[in-house]
This record gives sequence, C-alpha cells and structure tokens, in this order.
Amino acid sequence: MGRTDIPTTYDPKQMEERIYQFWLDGGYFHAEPDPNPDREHFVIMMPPPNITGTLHIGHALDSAIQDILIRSKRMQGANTCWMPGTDHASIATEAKVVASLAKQGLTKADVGRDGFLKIAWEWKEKHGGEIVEQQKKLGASCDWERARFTMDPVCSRAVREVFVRLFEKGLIYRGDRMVNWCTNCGTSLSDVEVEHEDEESALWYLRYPLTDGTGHVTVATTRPETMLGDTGVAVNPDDPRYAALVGKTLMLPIMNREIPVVADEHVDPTFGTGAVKVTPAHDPNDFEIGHRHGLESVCVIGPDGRMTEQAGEYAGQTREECRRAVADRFELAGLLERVEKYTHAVGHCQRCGTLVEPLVSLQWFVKMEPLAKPAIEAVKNGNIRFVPERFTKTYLNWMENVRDWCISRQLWWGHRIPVWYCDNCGHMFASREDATACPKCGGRVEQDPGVLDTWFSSALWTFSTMGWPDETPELAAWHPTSVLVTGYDIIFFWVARMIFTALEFMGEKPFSDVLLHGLIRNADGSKMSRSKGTGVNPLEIIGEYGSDTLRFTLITGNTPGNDIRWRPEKVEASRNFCNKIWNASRFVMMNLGDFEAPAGGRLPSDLELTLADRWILSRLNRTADQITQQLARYDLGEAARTIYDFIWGEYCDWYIEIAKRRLYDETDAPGRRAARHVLWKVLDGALKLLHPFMPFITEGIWQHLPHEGDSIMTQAWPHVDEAWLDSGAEAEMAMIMETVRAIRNVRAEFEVAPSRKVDAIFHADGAVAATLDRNADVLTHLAGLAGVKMESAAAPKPEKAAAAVAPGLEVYLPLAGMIDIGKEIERLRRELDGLQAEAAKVRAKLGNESFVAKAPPQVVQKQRDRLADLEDQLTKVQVRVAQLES
RNA sequence: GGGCGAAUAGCUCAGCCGGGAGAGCACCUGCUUUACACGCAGGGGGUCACAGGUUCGAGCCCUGUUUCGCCCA
Repeated sequence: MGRTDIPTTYDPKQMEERIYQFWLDGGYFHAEPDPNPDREHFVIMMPPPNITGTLHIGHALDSAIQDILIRSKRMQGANTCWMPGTDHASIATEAKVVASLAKQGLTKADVGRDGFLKIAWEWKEKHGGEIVEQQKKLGASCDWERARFTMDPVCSRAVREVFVRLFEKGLIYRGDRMVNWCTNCGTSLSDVEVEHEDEESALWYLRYPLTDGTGHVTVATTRPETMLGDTGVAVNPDDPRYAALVGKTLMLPIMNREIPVVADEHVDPTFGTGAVKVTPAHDPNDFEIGHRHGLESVCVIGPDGRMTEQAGEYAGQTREECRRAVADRFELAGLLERVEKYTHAVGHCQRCGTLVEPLVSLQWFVKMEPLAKPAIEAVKNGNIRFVPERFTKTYLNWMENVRDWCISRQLWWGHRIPVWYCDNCGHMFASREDATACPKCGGRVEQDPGVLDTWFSSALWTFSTMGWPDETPELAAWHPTSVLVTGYDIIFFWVARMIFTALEFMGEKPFSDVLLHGLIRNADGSKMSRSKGTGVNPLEIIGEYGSDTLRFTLITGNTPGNDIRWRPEKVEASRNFCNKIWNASRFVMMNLGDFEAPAGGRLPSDLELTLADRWILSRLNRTADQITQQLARYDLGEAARTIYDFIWGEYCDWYIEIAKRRLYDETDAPGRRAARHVLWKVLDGALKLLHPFMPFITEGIWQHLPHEGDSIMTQAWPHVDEAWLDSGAEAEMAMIMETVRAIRNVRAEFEVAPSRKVDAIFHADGAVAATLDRNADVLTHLAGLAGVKMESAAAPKPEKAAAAVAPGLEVYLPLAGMIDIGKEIERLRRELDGLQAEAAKVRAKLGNESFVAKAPPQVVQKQRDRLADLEDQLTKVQVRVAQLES
C-alpha cells in the first residue's frame, strides 16, 4: 500500500487547497431547506465582512467558531446551512473610491453621481471578492451558492420595503436634529459610530458682561470657538449664586449679541462656575436647553469643519485656528479669567478618527421607542439568549436608553433613500418603485440625495438574504436562524438592530442565541492595529503553519466573550498537535496490514479485546459524549482541549504503545486483529470528533484510512455508544497506568538507562493481582521490564531492591549493584512525608464530626476510600523502611 | 458617575453543580525506545490579589478593598 513513504512531518500546503476544492466539487457545503419540521435545522448567517477589508485575525476567529458549529451540526444530522455574504460599507468604500479618484486628480464632483457609482461598482467587482477567497483558506464550509451582498437586488428590495413600511407607519421621520458630523467623511453618523476618547485639553473661563453694567458672569468651556454661536447662558434654578441673574441679559463679547440668562435644572452647579454658555447649534445638551427656552440656534461651524459666515471675522478659519484667536481676543480684552487643565472625552469618527462635530442638520431618523420595546422583551423573557449571559445586561442597558437612530448619510455609495420631493407642490413621499412624478399633482419629483446607514441594510440580514418579503422556502424552514456568532464590539451596531428589525418585520426573532467572542490582542495585551503594523496576518500564519493550526490556536485557551492574547508559542503548540496526529495516523496506516473497515464501522463481536482495548473504547465514547455536550454549550475551547487530551494523552501516549506488542507479534493473529480493529476504530472516531476543529488534516488522513463514504465531513457524528462505556475497565487501566508510572519513577530516580530491562516482583492479592497478571505483558512493555514475578502480598520482601507502592500493591525492582541502601531509605522517607501529609489532611477531614454528619455520603465515602489507600501505601513504605534499616 | 470583566505555577490561560489545585510554553534530569526530537520518559514550581462572612468544607457563593482593562454617560 505504499504507506511507509508518508513524510514524518505534516505539510499542510500539500493538502489544504486540494481538499477544499474536493469539498466544493462534492457540493458538501450546499444546503436546501428541508420542509420536514421534525428535523432540526441549524442555520448561521455569517456576519458579512466589509468589501473594502482584507481578512484579519478577528475574521479568522469568527469564521472558525461558526465553522466548528456548522460542521459538527452537519455531522449530527441537522439540516445545516451557513450563509455567507459581504457588506457594502458605505463610508469605507466611498472613501476608497474617492482616494482612487484623487490619485487621478479627480473629485466626486468631476465624475458625477452616476459616474461615481459606476466606478464604485467596478471597484466592488474587482476587490469585493478578495475577502471571500481568503475565507476559503480558513476552511469555511459556507454555502457559497447562497452568498449575498447587501446591495444585491434581493437585499436592496428588502431595504426599500422596510423603509417604506416604517415611513408609512410614522417610524421614520425627517427632522432638524443635532447629529454627529464627520467633517472628513462629509456625512452624518449614528451615535454608535462615534468613539469617545479622553483627551487632555483645557477649560477656559470666559467673562460675559451683564448688559446692565452690574458686572459679569463667568462661564467655563472646553471649546471657546463655539462662543461665537452662543445664544444664552444657563444656570441651575436652585443655585443661590445666580438666582438674582436669571432673566437678566448679557452682552456676548466679540459678537456683541444680547443673550439671556436662563434657569435650567439640567445644569450641573458643580461644574465650572455653575453657569454654562449655551450654543444650541453645536452641543447636544445646549440644543436641548435652547429648545426648552426658545433660544436661537446660530450655526458658526460648517460641515467642512470651518467657521461659517455667522462667525463674522473668523469665517473660513478652522476650529483650531478660531479657538486660539478667540482665546487671545478674550485675554486681550481682560475677559479671560483663567485657563485650567482639563481632561474630557472627545468624540471621534469610528471610521477615520476625525474629531466629530455635533451639528444641527436635516436628517432621517428611525423612531426607536416602539421598536425597542419588543426587542427588550424578547431578551428579557429568554426568547433570545446571549452567550455569555453577562452581555444581556449590556444589550438591555443600551436598548432601554436608546435614542432615535440617524440613518441618512451624505454619501453616494449605498441604498439611496427612497423618498421623493415634488418640485411643484412640495409633497414628500416614500416609494417602493423609483418615482417619476408626484402622485398628488403629477409634478416633477426629485429623490433624496442621501443614502442609508449601511447598518440599516445589515439589520435585515437574516431575512433579506432569504428573499423577504416573498414567502420563500428558506424563510419557512430556516428563519429564525440558530445562532449569531460575532464580536462583542458590535452588539449595538448590529445585533441589537437585527433583533428589533426582525421582530418588527418577521414577527419573530432573527436568531435564538447570540454567541459573542472577544478581540484578539497582541502578546502584551494591546489592540492589534493595521496602521501601526502590530496586527497578525492570518494568511501568513496559514502559509507557514496551515489553516488547521491557526483555527486550533484561536479556539483553545479561550472562553466565550473573553479577549485572547496572540502568542507565537501557542501556534507552535497547535502545529505540534497536528504533527502528532499526523504521525499517530502514519503509525496506524503502516500497521493496519490487510485490515479493511468493517461494514457500518461496527467492530466484529468475536474480537478478543484486552483491558486496554476496552479502556480506550470506553474513553473514546466518554470523550465523544463530553465533546458533544461542550459543543452544545458553546464551550469550544474546552471541547478542543478534550479532544487534544484524548488523542495525545490517551490514544498516543498509552494505547498505541500498548498496541505495539500485539501488532509486532506475528504469532498472535487474533491479538493483532483485535489491535488493528481498535486502533482503526478509535482513530476514526477521534478524527471525526476533531474534524470540526481541524477540517483539513482530518479529511486528509481519513481519506487514507479504510473508510466508507466520500468525505469525513458528511459522516455521522460519533455519538456516545453506552454499550462501550466500561467504568470497570477504566478503573483497572488507571491502576495499571499508575503502576507503570511508579516503576518509571523508580527507574528514573536510580538512573536506570531506558534501554536496560529490569526484573519486577509484584506483591498483591485478589483482584489487583489478577489484573496485574492479566496485563503482565503491558507492564513489561511500558515499564521496560525483563521478567515479571507475581507474589502474594504476604510474601517475604526482597532485600536489595528498590520499592514502589500503589494502592493495593507493592513492586520491587532488584536493581543489583545499583541500590545504595542509605539512599533508598532516604528516597522512601521522602515518599513517606508526602503520603503522610496527604493522609493527615484526609484524616482531619474525616475527624471532623460535622463533616461526616453533614457532607453527602458519597463524598465521605470517597474520603474514606482515599484514606484507606493512603494508609495502605503508608504502612507498606513504613514496613519497607523498617526492614531496610534493620 | 453607572455597568461589566480580569487578578490561579516564571509566562499565557483553563478550572462545570462548592468536596483530592490543572494545561501549554518555559525550566531541570535522562533518552537516536523501528509513528513523531514539531518527540519520549521522569521531575521541580502555586498564601488561587487582599480583608471579612456564609458553610462540615470556598479558587468557586456573599460583602468590602486594591490594581488593571473594557463599555456606557
């Protein structure tokens, strides 16, 4: 079978691309909705990556988690679909296209709206697929035939439908409101697209003289330039310092505008001087105050970030220039009382980092209150579950305090707002179809120039992708989807919005569970940043170590919702595990001989199974049970560790070593047959359990092992088979393993060369003796023994021999010429100390009357058994020491 | 200001329903044992941040404190 020429180190490059193509050719990723309502459906909508992006390590984690869930559910027999897609990312894409135009010396205005969109689509066609190709390298088993783009006709139609319905319901409105404005992107932003960062700045104390000449009021501000737009000063109505001033007017310096002092209970008397300047056009709080007191709104900062005509002589200056100029002017006039250092949070554009300017402008908003209510209820009543649970609080806190959502963007790339204005009669209407004339007067109409927030379309992702508003088989069978997997950083952006949108339009939740993962950080805990070059490129890791290694690294040592630090050592550990599996499989293949897979994978009933066989089969089934439960609980890290420990710590370290005896013994045909069956069966099962985590290597190996079927990914999941669970075998095997370890320990302490075989004399009775006797060959093989002698526990103890004890047995190694009695006594004394310390603890516990009285009987019994074991070993060692001393 | 998380071996992290402190890496000692040195065997290393409390029993539950990180206002 030419299996011996397999290389001794695993090379993923040889396999991964070929295997992925094999899966694609087999159509294994594709799913059709199963109308059978009794069959479990398991559907995941992939969070659509941004078309401007390239794959980063966070995508890799997100994909790995989803693929593990999808692959395991598929093997478990569910009607499984993982639907991928990409997101048009209005702001980011537009910025990319603008930048590419700029390289040719062009601006948006030069090419015009239609020309710009044409170029943007070309850009999308050229680059939008890159990230998809990169996802394939991760092994993602998505149904690519169902891939969607947020601006696909089917999704765009859903966007319009949703908009029009909300509009008609009065839940979308247009208004002059304070919005977050990015002067660099040239558009409004929603609240969640603003990131607040603490910045060291200053607090300027400015004096505004009273018009009646009786003095002045001092206000403190972080933004002196906005004073040009001040239309009032507010104080707290309960502040005695200012009670007499309310109703008086001030003369706004520079602008020479008379502004009133108003009383507003939202003013914090402890901040600054307790009197605040009010700039309704440039501060959200001031906007509210201005509104309450009928103050004028004077806009002094324009959408370009420069001072407007309203700023008088400062028109055209930047905010920073104007700030200095105004401060100087106050100082010169003797109106600058003082300047204090001050640290405060400043808003920045999430996309470009530019300082966000609060501006009053005419924008479209979604009225959130009626939509938030059911979205709160759905999570509170457990209909939608967050994993880990603590994020429920984050979500509810946000949803309960949510403000109306600004959805219009002053951009060209995206879903254009489906609202038309009549030039003739001024009628404003939303329409599903492009409108050409006013439905009221037949006049010429013009469409709103803005586009919608990208998240408005992603909010529909679970159902727009399945053909809504049509009643499709996909929607019938697959909605609500099963679980949404994403980072905790987009709970507000996306998760929350999907929830209220689906509840409103589908009348049901978009998904049952929300599985949140953390961020991947640098080894020092800092955030990865592409601009600083501190990010890890997953494609480089895949190139060097393979996709399986990357996936396993991301999954292990991690619990849901927690950030992960990226460390190269972890990658090596995963790579080593791949290599371990590879070599264990090589060993099995080289030793299977003419073995053929039994029908249905069932072991023949006439196999002569040894203790080790029954043990490893029991362990395999127990492991399968554990992993199944861990996956169901989304404990992917634990599940990965479970399969790692089983394969490496049990199958490789013990079972394969034990099996070698029978495999190499040509005279023992039945033994060899049994060993081959069990070796194969357990490897086959372990590969299947590992497959969701490491899809490539498991498929590659499985294809070379005797098997039925086309691909491991479509094989039945190894569910626990109770018939193979064998606690007795596990206990007996534990005793054998402990005995082997005890002998190895003694050998190491006496520096017996590994190649040197030594005799062993066991002293034991009853069941222990019988088990030792039956497994003498295993002990011989694993502990490097020459001959084994079984004697009664009461037999005279050999003189010049090193001793070791385990519960119920002693073992003597007559290491002629190597034993220094003095040293041996010393060694045994040290062992005694350890045993005694342990025994003392247990005795203390059992000596406590309330423990015995109140603890559950099994717990007490366990301690009693343990003490008995310890005391048995203690006396044996004591007797031995006494004997050697005499 | 409010909320959340973290604090366990030198490092990075697990630790379920409260019941004998674990892994990987690093470290020490051996080893060309015909699957694997990306390996094998053996070993050392912990006041579970601190202080109280509940309990027969606390890394785990409760209260408070400290340090670090994140989110919200």
